[in-house]
Amino acid sequence: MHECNFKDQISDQQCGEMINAVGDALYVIGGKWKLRIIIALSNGKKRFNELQKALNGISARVLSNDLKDLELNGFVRRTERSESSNLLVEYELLEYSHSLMNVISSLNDWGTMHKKKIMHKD
Amino acid sequence: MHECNFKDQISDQQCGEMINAVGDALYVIGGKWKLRIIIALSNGKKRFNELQKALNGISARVLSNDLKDLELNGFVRRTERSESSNLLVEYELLEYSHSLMNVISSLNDWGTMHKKKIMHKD
DNA sequence: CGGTATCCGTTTGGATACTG
DNA sequence: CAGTATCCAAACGGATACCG
Repeated sequence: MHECNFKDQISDQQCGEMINAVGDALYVIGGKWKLRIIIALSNGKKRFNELQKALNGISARVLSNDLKDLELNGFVRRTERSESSNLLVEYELLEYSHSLMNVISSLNDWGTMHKKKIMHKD
Repeated sequence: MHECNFKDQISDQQCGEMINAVGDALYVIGGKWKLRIIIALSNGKKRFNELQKALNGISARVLSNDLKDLELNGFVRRTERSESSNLLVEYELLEYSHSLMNVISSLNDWGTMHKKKIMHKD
């Protein structure tokens, strides 16, 4: 295990800009559940309880709050439909969620790799 | 603004695996400062106070805690040197931090893009 | 079903002071 | 300089109950 820089030629300024940009990103999509909610919606619209089940462990309160937040930021749309006299609500991704593709897949890759590494270590 | 799926052919199972993998990743490198500390070290070793200055706003307590955590997880090494009769401590990235390249650069790209979008909206 | 309201414990993180 | 100790406020998040 040896020391390592990402690149040898990053200036302090570029470095500061990266710190800020990553901070901006985390401010919007950080937190425990936001990205996972988006993933859970990535294979099609879901209803509230379906989402809660898919996410395995999130409380209704947190899911509700995060969905509102994701709606405000243009990631998700909430729709009410009435089907044979009862109301049903669906959530679906909007186009802007697509911009998170790379973020999500790099986190997916890294998480998978890291877990494998951890499990083989013990 | 229209509805959107990442891909039409993701199975519920694949979706669940992604949710878990991203959860694993966030468990280790989530939080407000961890990734930013790594970025701040990406252009070379830094001392404690240099790091704190580069991160603009982090408290000594949080920086200290996070650095310990990053050390435990093999991202960072702490070294003590003695130079002309006084002790100096340096932090530097280890090779494993390099595995976060894609995560960091995708967050950097997204954060930059998003900020631009937000600023032009108002 | 799709939430909201309330309560409360835990975690996070900033401020300040202090130490070797 | 490189932290640690203490205190405190705010955010996070789970449990439960409840509502239309």
